[in-house]
Amino acid sequence: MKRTKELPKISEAEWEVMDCLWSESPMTSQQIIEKLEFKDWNPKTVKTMIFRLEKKGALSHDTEKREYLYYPLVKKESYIKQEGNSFVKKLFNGATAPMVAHFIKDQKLTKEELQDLKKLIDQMEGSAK
Amino acid sequence: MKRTKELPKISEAEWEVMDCLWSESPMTSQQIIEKLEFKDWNPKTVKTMIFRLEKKGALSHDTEKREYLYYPLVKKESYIKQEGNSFVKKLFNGATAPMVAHFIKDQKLTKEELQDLKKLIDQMEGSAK
DNA sequence: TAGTTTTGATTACATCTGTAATCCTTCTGT
DNA sequence: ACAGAAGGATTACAGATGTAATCAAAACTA
Repeated sequence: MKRTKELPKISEAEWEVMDCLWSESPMTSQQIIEKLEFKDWNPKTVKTMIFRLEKKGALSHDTEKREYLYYPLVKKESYIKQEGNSFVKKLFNGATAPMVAHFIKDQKLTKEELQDLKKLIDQMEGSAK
Repeated sequence: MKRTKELPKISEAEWEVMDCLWSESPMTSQQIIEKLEFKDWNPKTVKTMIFRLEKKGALSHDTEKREYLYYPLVKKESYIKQEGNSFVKKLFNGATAPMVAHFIKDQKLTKEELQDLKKLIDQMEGSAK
């Protein structure tokens, strides 16, 4: 059964660390730091994020060597669901259709993407109310 | 020219106040407080939000009577654009198509909405690359 | 082996947020 | 005219967040 075990709150900065681990794990703190080089963060800052994330149960580690190997305990999927919902709720009063329309009108999709979306919609129409 | 004048950062709680004013303005603080009754906030709390929002330039007021008449200085549209972008960036690496697909697959759209979206896509295909 | 470096653990501190309380003026009712 | 209410301005305070610095223990190095 789809248990919605309270997801730990992840701040923006913490998110960057999680995103690293979601794209590849396990990783050492050093690897995470390198992967986040583009953020121009002090390594200590990244360590703090790791520490807080572990404390709130978003990630954990294996202790084989002195260097820990970190890995995520929560799935990115869950956050996409959660944040997607609150996004629609906040900006479109919970109405998904206008929200989707907004992005379609945003001129950022190519002809091909638009066609693929149409195909997807066709498929969905079967199971829709 | 579409000047993107730095939008003031609006917190979640402050957003509720702005959302009131976006749906109807001008309003007195009293009216805002009543409209936010469902939030169960102390009136003082709402006043603080108004104060902070005014300080950061998100709203202003007319001083006809002792009671001020508040109105927004920034448009909700701007925030929809801004938050929409950061949402896509954060959760879908900036790729709009997968994001739209996610919501279409979310089973929350009715047959009619799906059809309308298809029509919209047809229209957009003309100007798309 | 003693000093230095590295890694994780803990502590620090300013700002932002949520959530009010307090202060200072005007109205308002008596 | 005066006491209390109502409205805005300012202040308060704890927890979250960004951004590190410091501390302690293990590992490496001269």
